Amino acid sequence: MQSRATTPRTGRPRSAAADAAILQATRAALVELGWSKLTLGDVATRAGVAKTTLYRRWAGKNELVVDAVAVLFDELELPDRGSLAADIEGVVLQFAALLNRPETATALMAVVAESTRDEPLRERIRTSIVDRQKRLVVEGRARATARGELPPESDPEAAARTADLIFDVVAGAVVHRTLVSGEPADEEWVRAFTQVLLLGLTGTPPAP
Amino acid sequence: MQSRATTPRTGRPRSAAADAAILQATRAALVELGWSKLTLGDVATRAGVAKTTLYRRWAGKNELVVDAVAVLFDELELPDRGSLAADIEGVVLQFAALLNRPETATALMAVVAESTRDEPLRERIRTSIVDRQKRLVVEGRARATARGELPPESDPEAAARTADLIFDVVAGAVVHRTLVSGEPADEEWVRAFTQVLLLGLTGTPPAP
DNA sequence: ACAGTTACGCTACGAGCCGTAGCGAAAGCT
DNA sequence: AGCTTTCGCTACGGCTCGTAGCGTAACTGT
Repeated sequence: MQSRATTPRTGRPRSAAADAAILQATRAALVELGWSKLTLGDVATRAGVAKTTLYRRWAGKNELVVDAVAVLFDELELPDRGSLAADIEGVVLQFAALLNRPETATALMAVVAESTRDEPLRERIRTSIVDRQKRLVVEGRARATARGELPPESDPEAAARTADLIFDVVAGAVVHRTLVSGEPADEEWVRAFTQVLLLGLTGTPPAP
Repeated sequence: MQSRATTPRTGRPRSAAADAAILQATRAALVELGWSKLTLGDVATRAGVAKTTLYRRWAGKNELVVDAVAVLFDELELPDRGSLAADIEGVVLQFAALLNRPETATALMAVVAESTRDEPLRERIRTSIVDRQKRLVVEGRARATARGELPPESDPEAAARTADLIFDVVAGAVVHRTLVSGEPADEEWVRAFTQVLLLGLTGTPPAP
């Protein structure tokens, strides 16, 4: 974050505990109030911190919430379930569970909405959240290739494009299902979705 | 909207011109200011209408913006391009173009974010925007079935589930591509996406 | 130990927007 | 005519924002 090489080596250092308290308070406020009713003054009070301290570290609500929510996405893992289909189903279910947490969905959609008018914010979202999760796609493909479920990829550029496409399809479909359509991404839906995705990628239906 | 059977038949009727002016002013304000900086007082001024008039018709920012944006989605059409693949590509490109308009993307994401905490608002979004566009999926499948590109659907319940799945995948992927990944859903991407989707649905790659 | 530098807590403030109340005038209907 | 509802306008309390100013706390180098 503040990885400037010009880190001041003198003066009172910033309290790391305050950072953690603020981010945790932000998540708690998101759970109770949601995005629109969340105020920075309230967050400061919850964190036991002065409002001015908050403004010294974050430019505004958007940046703060991005940082507060980003860590939640790092909890996603790619469990080895033995087959590509099972791996996809596992990670999709994890993602659906994450979106069902009350603090993530409202926050994620809100900051994305703001980012359409704020290029630095969009970049922050990408580096803090989106790009970090593409590791799941890359790792899943590598694992499936090692299993022989996918042909080895020769062109690295085409592989990157395909990875981006998969990521948009998976994340987009789950988000749209849970937030826009408003219906749960339960096991039945995940199974049907994985079926379509895998057949679309390989041309052969997944083995049960 | 106000389809109550108890429509008052007496008194001064509400100005339909004011309704149109307000919705148009809302879209203009969304273009210039985006969601977060849009104020109802400003919309009223643009529309040449008193602020109180605005509050008499809409409960707040959320409801107003949903109505203002909903009509834009009705412009989507399913052009008959001769093959299922071409039809899908056409409608996906239309949807991508719609999301690139500055008033739609920010508004849609913002109201969806709010709807996670507001059940009536979610219902309003569904009936005014989402469900209306499922016609495109249903119509496209019917046309493809008539062409013999898809097998006739026997179980209507399964057909509905599949239609919902397709809708979530298509809309979600395009939204995620353009807004979250921040890259354009251009013809190259749409072609690759359609390829995967169609192969996933039919098991056979689309003919060029 | 001491001066220098930075972060912190606290208070206070102007500014802007929200949502509502109250009023008189306008526009329909019977 | 009289009745009913909407409209434009003004004004208001309440809330949040983001910043300024001050004195204090924490840490560093000499």
